[in-house]
Amino acid sequence: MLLRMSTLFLRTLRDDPADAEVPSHRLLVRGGYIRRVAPGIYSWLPLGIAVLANIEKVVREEMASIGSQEVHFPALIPREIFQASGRWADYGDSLFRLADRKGNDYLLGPTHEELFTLLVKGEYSSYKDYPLSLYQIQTKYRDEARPRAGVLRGREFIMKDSYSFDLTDEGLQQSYQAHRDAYERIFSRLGFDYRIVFAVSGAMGGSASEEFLAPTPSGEDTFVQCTNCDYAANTEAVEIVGPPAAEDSAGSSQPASVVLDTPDTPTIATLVDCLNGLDWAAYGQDGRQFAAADTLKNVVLKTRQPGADKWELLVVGVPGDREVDLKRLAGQLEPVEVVQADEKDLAAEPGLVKGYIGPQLLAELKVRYLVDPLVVEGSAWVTGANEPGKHAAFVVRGRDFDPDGEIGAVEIRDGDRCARCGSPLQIARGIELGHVFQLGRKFAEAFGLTALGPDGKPVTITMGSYGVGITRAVAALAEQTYDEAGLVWPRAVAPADVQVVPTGKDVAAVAEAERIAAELVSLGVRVLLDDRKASPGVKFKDAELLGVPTILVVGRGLDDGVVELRDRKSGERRDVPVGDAVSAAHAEVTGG
RNA sequence: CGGGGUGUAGCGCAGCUUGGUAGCGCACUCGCUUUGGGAGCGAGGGGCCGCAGGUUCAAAUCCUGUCACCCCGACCA
Repeated sequence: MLLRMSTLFLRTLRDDPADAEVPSHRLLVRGGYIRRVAPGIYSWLPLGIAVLANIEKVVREEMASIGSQEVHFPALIPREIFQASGRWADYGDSLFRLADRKGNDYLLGPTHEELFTLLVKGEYSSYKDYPLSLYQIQTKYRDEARPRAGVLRGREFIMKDSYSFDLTDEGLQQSYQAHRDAYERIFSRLGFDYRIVFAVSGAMGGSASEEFLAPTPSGEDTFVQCTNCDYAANTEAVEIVGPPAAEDSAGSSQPASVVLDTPDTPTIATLVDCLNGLDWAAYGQDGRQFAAADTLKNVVLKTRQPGADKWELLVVGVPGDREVDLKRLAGQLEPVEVVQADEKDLAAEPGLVKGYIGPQLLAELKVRYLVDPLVVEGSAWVTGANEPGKHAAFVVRGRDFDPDGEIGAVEIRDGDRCARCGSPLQIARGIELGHVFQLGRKFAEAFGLTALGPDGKPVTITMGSYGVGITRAVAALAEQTYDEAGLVWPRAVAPADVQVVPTGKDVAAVAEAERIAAELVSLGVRVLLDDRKASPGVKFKDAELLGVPTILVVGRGLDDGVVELRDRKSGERRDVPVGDAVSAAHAEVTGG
């Protein structure tokens, strides 16, 4: 393959686009890979298409290697299909909806579980047909509340999604493992630095669920890794351990709880200041100093059962130096919805005094109360006294209040302790490249996907669901590999193997570059030839911006019978005799 | 949904305070020179100044409304 820059549909930009913040967005636009059309919607230009095609090729090969077969569904889907699964309503504003000329409702598919399931249901009916794995590479549409970072979170994006269909749980395990292995090969081949982390299983329920994350500061997902063992998890799914339970779990060594006047202390910071101004001698704790971590903060939320109209209040108790992580809570409460309660909700329950809520009364008020595991049995706290301007001290869990249960609610911090081995966890950001999870039978049950077993009885199929963000992978790779000068593609995805750059006005250089390019092409090397009439500076800058892994400069060295071979990633340059140029470049490409 | 910001040529920006022929850099076209780190000189093409209404002899500029887009936050009790 020979691409000539003189005719390539490409215009590089000298300035960063004003709306681009993250490096991948900036560089993909500057390098002429993508152009913005609307928020979260991008056009792909020839170089971008080349990168996409390379990624898809790797994905197809690895899907084939586990026996998954490619299909292709429409993006335009009639409403009835999504209504059957309940997602016409559940998806809410994230769904692109439209109507045809007759007024029938359609949607642009945000994902294709329904169509996969229905297709299989329509074709297969015997246990002899299974197991089965199907996949597609398809454009998805999600009307994101806030698209960002170019192609990292778009409203239109390409995704490889696949599903496994098995008769048994063991079969699902095997299908899941096969996909997981295939994903490891895919991301390794593409040149990613990635981590596999535990994840929440998402809207469809199900059990085992793991994400493939590319660690990078621009990532939208936060995950933790244990500094000691191999535990890693998305913060939405992470489990941490609290301090060991107090030996005195009845709290008998603590002073009896006492209500204090703490005027104008609606926030934790003002409360701590106030506490430290009080005299604690009377309680046998002379000179006692308090910190935010000694207070118990009670956050009012509300939950709603799926399909229900009514919201119910839920109060969650966490140490005062911690924030509540709503996403993490939502992951555990799934499919129950959870959101923060507003002023109106609080007003509806007069027992809850904003800013001074304590757990002592909650049982009486019949408000459900859960605490984070950091609030251990027997621990003593300063918390609200359920009266304006008053707090209570020495409030002991197990003595003065009993929560209805525990739930991991706090925002995870660097240094929190691993639930497996107790070692400190490290926190980092990453981009979700892929997700594998065991869907189970919920979906098949909803659509009646069964197979007739050998005994003549129907068996409900169990499914696995697996996704790879193709367009996102382009941006994620750019994020992980770029440098000051521009993009630096790993070989497997680069739009070309070698960029041949003739410089100078000497026609001999151009002729020599043409010859070398032609010979490389004949060896199967993909060559980008900069045959433009531009100055050397322009050509060098563009070559570095575009990120082709090997750059071959044919110019002034020709007088001495050499050309210059540059490695884009390391910046290493070396002269090679003209006669060896082709073999040297070829060796770079093949890794020889 | 809340907060902040921006809409002027394909891209990046100035002009707006104090109304008076719409500008600069890059990119693009032509000519000459130049060719190892985003060349120089000269001559050009390209604009609904987001949209609508108002004030005015006159609006990119002032007023009102509206739309779009970008960034941050979707929690601090």
